[in-house]
Amino acid sequence: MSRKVLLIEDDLQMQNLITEYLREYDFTCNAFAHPKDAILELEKDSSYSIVILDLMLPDMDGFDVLKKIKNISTTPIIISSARGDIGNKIHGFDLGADDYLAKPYEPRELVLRIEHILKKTHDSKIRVGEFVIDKVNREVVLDGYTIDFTKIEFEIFIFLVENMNKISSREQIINATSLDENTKNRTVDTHISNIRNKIGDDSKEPMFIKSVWGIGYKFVS
Amino acid sequence: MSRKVLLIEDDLQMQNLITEYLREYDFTCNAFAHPKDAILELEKDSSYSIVILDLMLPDMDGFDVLKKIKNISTTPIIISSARGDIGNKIHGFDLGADDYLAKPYEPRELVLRIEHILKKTHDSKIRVGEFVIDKVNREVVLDGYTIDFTKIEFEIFIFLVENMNKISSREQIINATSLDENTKNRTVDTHISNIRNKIGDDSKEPMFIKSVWGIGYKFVS
DNA sequence: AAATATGTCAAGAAATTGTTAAGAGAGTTC
DNA sequence: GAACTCTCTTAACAATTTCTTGACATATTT
Repeated sequence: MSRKVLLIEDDLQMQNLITEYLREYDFTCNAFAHPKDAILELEKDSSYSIVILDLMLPDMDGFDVLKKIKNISTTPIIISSARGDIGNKIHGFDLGADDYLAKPYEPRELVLRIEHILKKTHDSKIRVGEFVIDKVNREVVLDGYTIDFTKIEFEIFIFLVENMNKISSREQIINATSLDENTKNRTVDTHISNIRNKIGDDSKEPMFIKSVWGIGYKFVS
Repeated sequence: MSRKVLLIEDDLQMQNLITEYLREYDFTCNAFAHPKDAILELEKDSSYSIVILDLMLPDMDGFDVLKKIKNISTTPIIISSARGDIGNKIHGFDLGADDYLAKPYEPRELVLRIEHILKKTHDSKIRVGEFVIDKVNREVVLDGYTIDFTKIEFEIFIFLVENMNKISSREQIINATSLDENTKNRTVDTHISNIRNKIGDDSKEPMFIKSVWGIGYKFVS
């Protein structure tokens, strides 16, 4: 699942704080002070997994922004706002936000709510080359066909994909997956062989998983 | 619909504050400092529309209280907790709460979240594939026949449906339902087997609840 | 060519799941 | 309160799937 956050927040200090924090939790965060810019960005790049929208904004009224965003994308939205404002007019999530947070809030809470929404959200698919990978649902699709990986095959495949173009040693693969640490290195080869079979990769002329002689394997883009 | 709130909160000042505030918004609020008393009350009076549970509690561990409440009633639950605690173990709402709030929070925010949950709970009947599910009345209808689920079977079924196409581990299922936390994983399998029988799902070729080997189960649309 | 590394197969080991049935516990009925 | 019913839990067994390994073939390096 991609973990891209679009942050709309005019307080630059806050922007940095949140961006940094989200980065620790493996999110890529692009921040915008002006909603207009954010909306442009969202139109260009539809791969964001979530939008965090601060309601105290200069350019437009916050609710208009919310509506606008909902108009151009289906990305889930979390609203944040100054604590005092809440009493005023927020009709909760009725306007289409998926959740909201009153400032000041703990960054940790933001992460929790993001994770919660992402979990609920269906779209956790990413494209890698010719593959469509849904890490959450453990599904890999190639040319329209779902590949029936076993647990460990899936884990190895994901590990290689996540380290695309980098060489992974057999030891690294064993450690990174739920393979027992005592597992023989050669077992990895067997798994690789099976994976190659399932994705239609010819070991003599592999297009996806290449062997690096004496070192390990790598998934090439 | 009645607007009765059961508040479990040991800080008496907080109790009063919230009770008063909720009264302004037309809620009747009964507050208890000790979860045991609250549970007794909930057993006596099943007309509460929502439970607010503060996790910092003297008598029992908060999560046990949560489980207990889920065991004796179907009332939605909002968890509140000290801000610092959030980072610790709350995995958001996976534990079966419908929402949560970090202290200190604005009473107005509490009201918003209550209203939001009440609205969601209100329109009860939903269609999922060939099923018609009435969460409020705990009824599942398939092809015109009402399926006679037991309490836990129903909870597991609902949980899987609400996480449609996503894999749920046995642990998650145990946590999200009123199953005791010490329940063995294999017990879940037995329940799944029984559920499959009742909905006419063949475990070898399941149309609804698929097993994900080594991971868990998922309801497929 | 010798030494080392990788590809693959198939057998057996190990782990996971499906299912049944027995027992515990709670609640009901008589 | 005894008998009964219902639900939940668990162990046990069977069926199934997956994982591991050694063996042998093939490939690469020196």
